[in-house]
Amino acid sequence: MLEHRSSHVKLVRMASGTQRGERRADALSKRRIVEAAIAILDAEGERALTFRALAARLATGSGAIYWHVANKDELLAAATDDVIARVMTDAGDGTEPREAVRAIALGMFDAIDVHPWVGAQLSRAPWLTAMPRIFEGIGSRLQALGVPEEAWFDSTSALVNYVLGVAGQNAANARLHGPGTDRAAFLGAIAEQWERLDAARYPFVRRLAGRLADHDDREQFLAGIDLILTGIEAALPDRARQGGHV
Amino acid sequence: MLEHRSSHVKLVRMASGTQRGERRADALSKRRIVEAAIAILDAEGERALTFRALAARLATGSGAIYWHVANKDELLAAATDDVIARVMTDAGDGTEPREAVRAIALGMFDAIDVHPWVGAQLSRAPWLTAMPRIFEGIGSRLQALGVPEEAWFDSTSALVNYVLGVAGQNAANARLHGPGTDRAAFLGAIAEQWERLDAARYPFVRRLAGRLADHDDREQFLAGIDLILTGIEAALPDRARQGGHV
DNA sequence: TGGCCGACTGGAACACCGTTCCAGACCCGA
DNA sequence: TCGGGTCTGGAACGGTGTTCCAGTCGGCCA
Repeated sequence: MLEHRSSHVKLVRMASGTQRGERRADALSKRRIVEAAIAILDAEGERALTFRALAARLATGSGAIYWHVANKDELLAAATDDVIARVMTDAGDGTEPREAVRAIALGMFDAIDVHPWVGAQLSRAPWLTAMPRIFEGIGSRLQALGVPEEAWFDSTSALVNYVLGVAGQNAANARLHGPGTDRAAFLGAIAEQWERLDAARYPFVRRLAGRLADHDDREQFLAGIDLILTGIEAALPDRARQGGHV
Repeated sequence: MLEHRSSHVKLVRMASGTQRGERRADALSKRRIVEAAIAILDAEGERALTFRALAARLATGSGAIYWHVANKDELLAAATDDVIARVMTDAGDGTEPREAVRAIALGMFDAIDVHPWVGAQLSRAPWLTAMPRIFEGIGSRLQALGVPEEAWFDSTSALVNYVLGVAGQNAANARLHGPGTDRAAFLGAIAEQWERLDAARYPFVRRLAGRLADHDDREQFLAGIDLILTGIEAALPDRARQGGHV
């Protein structure tokens, strides 16, 4: 199922054709297209990524791009996978399991902070390629932490869903205040709005408004990860709970 | 900031004009427009909600709709707020705090299950109106659970981010398999895909594929909520940990 | 009662999007 | 040299959100 026309066709043709080198030095390729797409997304935001803008940057036409890429969804998936793959190989190797989970989560947080569009894409269509990477990265560390097999799926899903939730929120925030303006002013505006809410219906939110304005996103993210990790460790069998290793 | 032109104008005009009743029985209003939008979203999915389809269903033109609604974002926010408000008033009253949190979370899960587009909207632009409702609903129960004030923000955020993460994933799943096909076949296909991954690079994911195929989304969601709740309770001060009340 | 004016309507028009189509350029093996 | 597959670039298509505006309706004032 779900076969993208162009890449499928290309595969068949490659198999029956000749293995050739580059046609020209500046030949179009999926790699170059994805790189250009990431550059546009980072510099001008999600809304700026159109096939016309992409074609202009690559000095070609939109038709040429469609020869290498099935559609915009595949392009976004490839760009996202590119970023996630880098996170998973760079972060979380060698250290103690609990630290490794935190390192991977932080790596994703930082990547989404730099590329907010990744957050949006992850909470829109992550099943294509990025999800197995994330599950493997986090789940294998939980395994090393001593989580029993019956709990693997629920524990990993909980962490992944939390990370994806934060990812989506960061992307939404980045969309509301453009790439230029800073986050502090934006959060201040939201906090002000919260303080003006009806005191009878929103007593809790009003008391929280101050925290919202001056909190550190990164630290709060880590606090959530730690909350879930202690929840996971509380259910650990006795022999694994002490050392962290099985 | 963020003032929507039409509603702003309308307010000004109302203030200086006369308080009048309905012009006709079938007069257009924001309420009727939002209702029609929800009907379209539920029946035919997010992609089917266009101003043209909306105008056709309401037997009017798109311009008339823009008199009552600033733009599509405001329309989606209003529709989402409608659903979330119902969840927050219906669920989680009267019971013990921990149960109340679970009830509210489950209420949101079920609402998103019925209206997948709510999940998409929540992980796209929730700050407009829905977020305070969710924060108040969950946060006030944590307060009742005995969570100290310094931990309110982190604990509530953790739960909310988790819920929003699941919301986004459910919406993404619903988008991949149309309103017609069922979820079991869809998950089976993903699981098959996971089992075919490279054994060297994805050993954990491959062992998880079976679980993915036959798990219950709702139960898994609750398991994640419980994980976070035990994490939160583990940090509770001694006197609150026993009874659940302060 | 007649006219006025603002609230409201409905549909045409605009700019732009993702995608498709296609005529040609290019380069390889025969 | 030639033929055909690989690859290109730009025009064209259908559809979107949004704007624009001529016109309708109904309560108010002279």
